[in-house]
Order: sequence, then structure tokens, then C-alpha cells
Amino acid sequence: MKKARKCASRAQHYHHGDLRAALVGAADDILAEQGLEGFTLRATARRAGVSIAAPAHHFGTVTGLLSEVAKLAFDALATHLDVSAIEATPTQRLRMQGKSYVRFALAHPGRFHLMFRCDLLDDEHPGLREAAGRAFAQLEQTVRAKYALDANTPLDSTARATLLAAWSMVHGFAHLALDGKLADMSDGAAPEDALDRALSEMLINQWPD
Amino acid sequence: MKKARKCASRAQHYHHGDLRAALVGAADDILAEQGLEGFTLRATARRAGVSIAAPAHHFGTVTGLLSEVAKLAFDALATHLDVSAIEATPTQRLRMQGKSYVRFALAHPGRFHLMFRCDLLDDEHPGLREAAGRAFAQLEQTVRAKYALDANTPLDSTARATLLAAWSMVHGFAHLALDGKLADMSDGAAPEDALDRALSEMLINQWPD
DNA sequence: TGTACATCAGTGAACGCGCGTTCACTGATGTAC
DNA sequence: TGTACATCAGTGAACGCGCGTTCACTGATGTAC
Repeated sequence: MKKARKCASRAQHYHHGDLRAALVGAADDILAEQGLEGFTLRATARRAGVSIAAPAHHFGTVTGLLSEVAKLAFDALATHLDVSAIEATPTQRLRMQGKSYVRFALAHPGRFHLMFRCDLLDDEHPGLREAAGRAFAQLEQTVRAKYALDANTPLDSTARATLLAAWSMVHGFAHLALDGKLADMSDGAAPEDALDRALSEMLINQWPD
Repeated sequence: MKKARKCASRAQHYHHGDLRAALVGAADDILAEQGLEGFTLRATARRAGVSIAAPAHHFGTVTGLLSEVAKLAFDALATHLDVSAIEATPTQRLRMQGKSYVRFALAHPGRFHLMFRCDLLDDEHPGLREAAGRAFAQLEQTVRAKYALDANTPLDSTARATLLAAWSMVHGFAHLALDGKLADMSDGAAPEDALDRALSEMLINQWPD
């Protein structure tokens, strides 16, 4: 009877099965619900229904766990930014990517803040830097298309400036929006719509076809 | 003798004189030297050479002190952004302001991070919102000049887009630079020069005369 | 000019808190024979 | 198919830490008379 109950639910197994992934998921859930402020190793363990010492087994330290979460967040961002299947001019695609970047940040503020809090992350974490690079490369690829540069040509100064400006602009916009600094811009419209309108306006004015 | 020694240094007075300002200064120093991570009420008290309970007398809570520091930081930023005395076209002045914005952020990373960590600040703090508004207004004023709008005319959508894009871009650039995400851009040159070059390139390409 | 007294800036000791990390352990799993 | 054993994932209790905040206090200052 006792044994049957234990087997009925994997969660009650002494050996969890894939606690590593479960902890990463729990941490990501906490980020989504309470933001970075709500995150602690203990809270993550509690949420995964596991002892407070368990995370140390898998990740050693708090930055180990957060780096893993950040890596997955960069993977998700890179997916969001993938416009390779969309037929449109490079400039139109760059605008789409800009909107996607901001939309990702607004939909996942906890993740977004984590991704750029380098003091909480481990530079040497396997895959983290690569994942970040993949996300960035999605923008770079579009800029290359815009200037008809193939993947091996180094960016010239104009292309570099465009890439830098594009990334900076959407990155800054996301931060300002998350900080509530753009509230005045909403003009009483639903914040979601207002942001979308402001972003469209901004991108189309700054990056004309 | 004892009394003479006590009077020789104001710091040894039982009554400090202007501990409120001294605490704000100490907190600002900590931000400059160790960043936001190094800041605690206790560290601030220690640095000011005062008991750990003293800050509570003046600021009540930790956000009270930080809000005061942030207010002064916004004042300093507004001063940095003041180009009213400079004779140049509005676009040139906007570029100057953009550079000043980034230069301020790179020179004072602790302050800059604090200014936008709204979770650590008190919205109701007297003067904080106003100071932030004054800094922002410096940019708005230049954009108004660019589109020949006087101070009472509401911004049209183009002007609003320009303002938003300008602020977002330099804000995002500052964040990315502080996070070390632009390291690849340096090409082996001194980081300071490389950033300046990248910023010039970006601003001149994006905001042509 | 001198005295009494109210005010309040700053003290110092103590509080409870949640944190990350440690360590000897327990018990499930899988493998060798 | 059954038994012994090594492995190692996860436990649970405990550690020391620095934190913000509290509170009764001390002692300097300034004012009223």
C-alpha cells in the first residue's frame, strides 16, 4: 500500500529522475511570477518540492543555476528573433525583429533582466555565451542581408552602426518600458497597444524602407 | 584638553551638523566604488563614521536614502545634458546629448543602475520624479527645436518617435556597454576610444544632419 | 549673564530573518557475478 | 533468477553571516525666563 502510493507519483520518488531540469524550470517559473527579486536557491528548491540542499548537488552555486536559466532564455529569444522563413525586405524584417525583441522582454521581464545581469551569471558557463551569440546573430544576419554582405565579409562601418543602433534602440526601449518610464507615451490607450504603436512609429521613422 | 580635541574635528561631534547630506554622500561614494551590490544601510553608516542606526533617523528606510541619492544623480545627469548654451544645429546638439548620456552612464555605473532600478526607489519621494523629468526634458527640448515646436505645442508623432528613438538608443547603448556586450566592437583599440568611435558612428548614421 | 528645561540627533545593543553552503547520512538504482 | 555491492541522488539539520529595523538611552544644542 505504502509502496503503491510512492510509485503512483514520480514526484514522490526518492530519486527524482530529472531534478536538474525540474530545478531550472522552477527557477524560471519564479522569475516569471516574482521576477529576479523573488529568486533564491531555497525558493527554487521549495518550488520543486525538494530539499534546500538539492540545488547545490546539481549546480554547485547560485550562479550555476541562474546561468543555466539564462542560457535557455537566450535560446528562447533567438527563436523569437528568427525571421529567416519570412519573405520581406531586410528592413521590414529588422523591424519585425525589433518588435519581437521588445515583446519578448515585456512578456518575460524576469528572464530579460536576468539575461543582462552579468554579475549573477557565470561567463564560463558552457553554452551561455554561445546562446547569447546566437540571439545576437539573428540581428546581424538581417543587417547583412540589408547591405548584401555574405556571412564571411566583415561588417563595414555603416553596417556596424546600423546593427549597433538597432540593438541599442530596442534594448533601451525594452528597459525603459519595463521601468515604466514610457507611461506618459500611452495617452490613455491600453499599454500593450500604446507600446506597439510607439514602437512602430519609432522603428518606421528611424529605419525607413 | 578632551574638549579641545573634540572640537578640533567636526566629525567627532556628537551632533554631526549635516549627517543627512553626509550619508547621501557616503552612499554615493559606495555606488561609485562598489556599485549597487556594495550598498547597504550599514555600509553607508560605517563609511560616514556613524552608528548603524543613524540612517534610519534621517531616511526611515533604505529606499528613502536611495531615492535621495537617485534624485541627485538625475540632477547631475540633467546638468550633463544641458546644451542650451551651445550654438549648433538641433541635430548636432542631440548627438552631443546622446554622447553625454552614455558618457554619464559609463562614468557613473552605480548611479546609472540605481536611477533605473525602480524597485529600490520611492515613487513618492519629493523631488525624485521632478529631477528625472528635468533630465528627460533636456532631450525633449532639443527635439522640439529640431521640429520647430514651441514648448506648449504637443509633440506630433514624428517628433515623439524621434525622442523615443533617441532616448531608447542611448539608453540601450549605455546598458549594453556597461554589461560588456559591446566588447567585440573594440577591435583592440582602447575601450574608451572604441566606444566613442562606435557611438559617433551610430549617432551620425542614424541622425544625419 | 546665568539657570532650567525641552528638543532631538545620534548611540549601541539586541531582535529576528532568510540566505547560501556544509556534511554526514539514507535509500534507490543499476551492475557484476 | 537471485544476491552482494558500489554508486550517487537527494536529505535534513545545522553553521555562520550580514542584513534592516527596534528601542530605551545619552548627551549636545538652543530657547525661555
